[in-house]
Amino acid sequence: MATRRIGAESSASRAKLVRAAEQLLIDEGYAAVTSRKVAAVAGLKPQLVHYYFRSMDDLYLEVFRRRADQALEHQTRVLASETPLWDLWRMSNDRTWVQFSIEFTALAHHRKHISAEIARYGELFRERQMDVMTAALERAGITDDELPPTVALVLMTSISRVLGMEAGLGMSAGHDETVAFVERRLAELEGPAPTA
Amino acid sequence: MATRRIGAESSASRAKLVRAAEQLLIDEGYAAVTSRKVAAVAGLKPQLVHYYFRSMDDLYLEVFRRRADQALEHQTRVLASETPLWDLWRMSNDRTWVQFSIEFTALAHHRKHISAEIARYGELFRERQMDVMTAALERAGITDDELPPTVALVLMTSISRVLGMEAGLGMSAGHDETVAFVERRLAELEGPAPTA
DNA sequence: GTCTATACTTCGATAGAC
DNA sequence: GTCTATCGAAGTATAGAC
Repeated sequence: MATRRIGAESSASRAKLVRAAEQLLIDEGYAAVTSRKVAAVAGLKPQLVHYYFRSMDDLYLEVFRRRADQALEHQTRVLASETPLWDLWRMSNDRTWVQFSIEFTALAHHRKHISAEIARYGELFRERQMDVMTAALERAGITDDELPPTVALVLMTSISRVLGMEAGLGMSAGHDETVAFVERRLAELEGPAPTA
Repeated sequence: MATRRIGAESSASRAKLVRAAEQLLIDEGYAAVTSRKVAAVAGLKPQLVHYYFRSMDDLYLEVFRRRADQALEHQTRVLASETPLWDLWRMSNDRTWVQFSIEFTALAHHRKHISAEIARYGELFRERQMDVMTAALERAGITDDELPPTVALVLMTSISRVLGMEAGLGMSAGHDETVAFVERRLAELEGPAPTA
């Protein structure tokens, strides 16, 4: 035991594998992220997956962290913009990101290590959004009693998540109306939608 | 080809397999629903899965339809109650049902046959809820311009779905506040929460 | 540090025995 | 109508060659 060697984090092959895994996850779902398929997409041998990652779960975690860190960075820029709520709304409606969230939620649901990491990032995302939402509601004269900032955030992210899920299944009933509803509220809070 | 025989729908073994598959799906996620594991839980041989179902996807579909039909029946009763919105809210917060939805959403995401069936049922559920929500909002004097019934439904189901997903991951930030927020609105529409 | 030969397990599926 | 013997493909993982 404990003699197995793991490849260097700086390896180019390793990076290829992570990118291939991410692509497979988004295109075909987490069940398709197997060592053989990942290797095929990356143009490498399947055994390399197990050389660079102790287990498939380790690979999943790496894929998740990579995307989540990128998203966190993106969110930081977004929150500093002139219209943070509009940009946040648009960011959370990004199809790839929604897809990614769905897959990882399902994947994580029965794997403690992964769910812990997702929860950690999730709380982090929400925490950083709080200041912006609090400020926006305050500016608009909306009291904590009417609509607490936390609730507003949960609402906004819930809607984009579920609309994304349903759209992925081919459902659309009520979607346009809901988007219009949310965007009317955003306009009240932050003015008209920015064109950028 | 086309010579393969499939077992009778009335078979007791078949029913056992469907129940076993459902249990596995909820307890361990869809990736755990393999012919061997299903058979093990049912106390039968793995080959029987393929005797009673043409493919694993067929088994998944059967599991889905069974639950969805039950839920549809349950919803019919709920919608006829004194406090349909409260009961609907409670129904959509049922842990097992949320779990079930998550698994099937992820499973379906890359399988056309399954997603089509889920979408069909999903629209059916929402369609039947519409009358009740429309009546409730009307009675409360809420105009279509303020909050269209479709939007109210999408909101309600989105919230319960996402809270369930997050709770499953171990997230809880903002949950209590959001539940309180929703239930305050329900109280305005339908009076205090029924004790049943 | 990088990759391959190889082992062993589990998978979905079918043809044929009862 | 019910079930079993068996297959070939695909899955994760490890030990050892370069």
